[in-house]
Amino acid sequence: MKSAASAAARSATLQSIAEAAGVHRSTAARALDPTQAHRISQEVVEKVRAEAMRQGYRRDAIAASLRTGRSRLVGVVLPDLANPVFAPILDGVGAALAREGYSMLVAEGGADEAREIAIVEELIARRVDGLVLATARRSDPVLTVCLEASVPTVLVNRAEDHPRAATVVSDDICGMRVAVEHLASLGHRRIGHLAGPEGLSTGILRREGFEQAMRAAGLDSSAITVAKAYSRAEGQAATAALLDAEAGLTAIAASNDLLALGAYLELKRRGLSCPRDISIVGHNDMPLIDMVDPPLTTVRIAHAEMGQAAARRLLERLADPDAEASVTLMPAELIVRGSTREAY
Amino acid sequence: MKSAASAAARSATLQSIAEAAGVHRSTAARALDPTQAHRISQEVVEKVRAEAMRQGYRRDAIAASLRTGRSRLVGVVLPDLANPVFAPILDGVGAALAREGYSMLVAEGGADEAREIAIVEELIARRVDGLVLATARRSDPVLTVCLEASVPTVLVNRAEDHPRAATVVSDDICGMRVAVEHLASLGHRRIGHLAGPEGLSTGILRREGFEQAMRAAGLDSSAITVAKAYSRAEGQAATAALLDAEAGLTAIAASNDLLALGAYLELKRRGLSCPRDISIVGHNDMPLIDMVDPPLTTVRIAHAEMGQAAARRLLERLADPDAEASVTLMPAELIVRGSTREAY
DNA sequence: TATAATTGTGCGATCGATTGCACAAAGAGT
DNA sequence: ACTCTTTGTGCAATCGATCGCACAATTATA
Repeated sequence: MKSAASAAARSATLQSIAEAAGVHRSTAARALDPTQAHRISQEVVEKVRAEAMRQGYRRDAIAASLRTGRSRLVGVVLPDLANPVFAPILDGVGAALAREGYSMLVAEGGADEAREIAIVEELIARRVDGLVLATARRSDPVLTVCLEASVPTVLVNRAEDHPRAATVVSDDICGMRVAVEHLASLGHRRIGHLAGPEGLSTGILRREGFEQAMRAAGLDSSAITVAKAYSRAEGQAATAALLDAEAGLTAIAASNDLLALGAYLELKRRGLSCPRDISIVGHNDMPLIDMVDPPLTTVRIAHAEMGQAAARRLLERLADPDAEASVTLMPAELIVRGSTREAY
Repeated sequence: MKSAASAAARSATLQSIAEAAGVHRSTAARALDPTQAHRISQEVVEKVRAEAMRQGYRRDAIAASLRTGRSRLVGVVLPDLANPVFAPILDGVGAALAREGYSMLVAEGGADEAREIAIVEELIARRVDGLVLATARRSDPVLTVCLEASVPTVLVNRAEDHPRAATVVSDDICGMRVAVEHLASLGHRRIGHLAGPEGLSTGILRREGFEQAMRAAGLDSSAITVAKAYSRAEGQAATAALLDAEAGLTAIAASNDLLALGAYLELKRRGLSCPRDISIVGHNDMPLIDMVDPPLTTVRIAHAEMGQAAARRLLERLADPDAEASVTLMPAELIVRGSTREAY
């Protein structure tokens, strides 16, 4: 009677359990709910549980959500899964949420703002309890949509200029400062900066960190080119522009590891060597970056922990809707490898 | 009246739209459904749409799911987000699903089989319309759970020995054969193999491809060690074992790029050089692997396309529940870089 | 002009779990 | 013996959208 068994499994409902156990469905519901079971006699609880087991009952989360108004679903919007920093973030978010019985609805935004809004609308229509956005621009209309729909939202990895929501980011200014101090301590005086996109907090803040640290070291901080996106190709283009504009650079501080890799490519193209001719420091410490040639000195960001922190922040908001929207800074740590050496 | 507007937005329901427009809620529903709107007079349709707009109405997907029995949700289970091959797969799945209005519920399985079953049970309880599993073992109890619950399921990247579900994988045997032929054509005669875990189809099939190609080339195919997992550390350990057991190897064909990187580490540790002393070929062509030192010759698998194909296969199943469970092989392509050279 | 087909809308049941309220039975306190 | 709790269950409304069915009004056909 296999088909009968599986047919039963497909349609096993609280009602069918209750009938089989000879109780009302509300009683069955309470017997199966660990937080309510104590209100029901031991005897009935066991009968119901046994029957549920026998019929292969699985609570219908959809029906429960409709009734309770909470879906235990969190939407996560990423800019770009191809960028290796987002996988660990997603991982961290998922791990922290899973511990509390929440599941992740994952969507990729892409560059298009309108599309991101459509995605968020879709997630809201699916009645997510909260949102994690890794896509924030410095002033983001997408967040406005979330706020107006009063969906608890946490930004991760990228922040707005003026925080309107809870935010978990790395300490970008400090991270870049440490990178520059490292170069300065190796004797570099003419240091260039590959800045990230101006529309992103990471681009602006790391640039800010660069300028602060250069000034503090008494160095000229004007050798900057801005990359249009965090990619190798843009990094290579920006490096070419930087080297053309500024003669005599001995080091480059990149806003991002991919930009640093683009710099590698451009140096190779010009027959220059890293670190012999030019030292390079990246940012993010993304997976495998320790295996490139030369191994990249970079600023490590604990992406998985950042994701976890973001998820926890969101869970706090869900537990206490009045919790205020604080900005959490994750520490950034310099990892010295082979792409930096003393200035000649 | 901003708060009033947002309060209205929060509670805007078909009922409230219908009342404001002076029609029955079923009429409002039809007016808002593009496939039904033609049954309603133009005049009413516009009145309802305007009112929906004004109140910021968003259809409640939860309620719709409960009624229709379809959630337009697909569960995706990955073994390990930290492994860079899975991000592109996820990306591909998401892109193909989004085009059809489906969303992804993403969960990470980890090594633990019991945990994976729990995850799948959770996804089923959330009434996903289908599942994509990237975690398949060669005979997987997790799939049994899916099948018994009669949830349409597609395996991706990893297959079972005897297919019980639609499957989309790369042509592992052929891919490894091409890799070995490349080495043989460079004059290598003593070639070792770093095999992947025996519990995974990729491990077994690529090993099979290795043995086939070696035999076809008239070479001894016995120099094989098996890695316990696809990781650098296991790759290094396996390489050490391989080199200890087999003297005189001039090339290694690894079942996976991470294993190949482990081999890099072990060679370095022993003061050997790749490709001067030993040529190495990997498998997957994962992101950044072209930037390592030396750039890894490897077998490219179009992971994003594989993900898309898997999603399409699933969508077919959802459209036609009787569609049969075929196995789709994605082509694998050799990418020659700097880690292989002619045997001395 | 009577009948048939078509069009536009309303009614109400339904999906399955949750939960406030009611109430009976059993036990506790005086 | 009599009220006061406590304990265990049942009842029925509810969440919001969907859809088969019914029916009135309009238009087409004979």
